[in-house]
Amino acid sequence: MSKVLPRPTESELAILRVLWRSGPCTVRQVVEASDPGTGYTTILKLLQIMTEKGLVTRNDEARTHIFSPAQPEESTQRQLLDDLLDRAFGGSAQKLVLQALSGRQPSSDELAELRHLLNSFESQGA
Amino acid sequence: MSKVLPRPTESELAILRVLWRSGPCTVRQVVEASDPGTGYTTILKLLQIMTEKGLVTRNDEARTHIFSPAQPEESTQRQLLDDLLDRAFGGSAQKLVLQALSGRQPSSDELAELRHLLNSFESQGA
DNA sequence: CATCCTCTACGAACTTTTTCGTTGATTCTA
DNA sequence: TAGAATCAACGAAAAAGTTCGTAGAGGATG
Repeated sequence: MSKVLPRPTESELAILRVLWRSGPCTVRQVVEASDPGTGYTTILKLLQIMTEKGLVTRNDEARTHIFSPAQPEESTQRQLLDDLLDRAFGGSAQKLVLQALSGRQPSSDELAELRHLLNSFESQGA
Repeated sequence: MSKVLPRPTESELAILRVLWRSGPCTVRQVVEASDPGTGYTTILKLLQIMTEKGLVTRNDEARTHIFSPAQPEESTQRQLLDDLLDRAFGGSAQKLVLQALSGRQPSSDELAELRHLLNSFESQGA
């Protein structure tokens, strides 16, 4: 059983995004991939906190530690989405999706993908 | 020209949700509609801050002030969604929508609504 | 081996957000 | 009209999140 992780803060999410994109990283690698102007110890500290929270795992066999995301990107996206759904959309996924789509222009590939998804719902749901 | 409002914090959003649901409210009405255990002055203070930020407007003609949301619910939902899109989904609305739909079972009414939206996109987009 | 560089750890300063006690004014009520 | 209830304002404490300086350990280099 995987325990429930806390919702990452804004800075923590920025770091997770680096780790998802680049794979396991040293502190320095995260610093280099992050917004320039962010100090080394700042990011180190965040990674320490994130390790305590369980948001990342740390391999400290070597002197230079290596950090990995504890959860796949999709899980965290899902978590943040569910959270926003509750806090801002009263739990209505429908409203959220309509908001997300309205005013944008999906490509025809994307439209096809969405149609496919809707079809699978239709065949599933009696 | 409407100026750009800051993103509401978590507590601020909770208050906005009350105002959207109930319409213009006094402080006491917000307190009663809020999570029990939240003190009166806490909510008053938040409403004062929100007034400064422009998130709500205040009618202070009477002694008991009346607060209204400065923006419609949809605008704020859109803002928060765009924000999450940037911070967690790399700007891909498609990914976000797929995440929001996958693992849920929209009703057939909802499916129809989504299909309708997709159709309108299809006819619009070349 | 002495010096320099890199790394982690720690703690403190600082910022933002949340909570609430106190005050003084206004309104209500007996 | 005196006392009680209600209200907005204010400030400060508390909590959460962010940033960074400093210190000390471990390696690399001359």
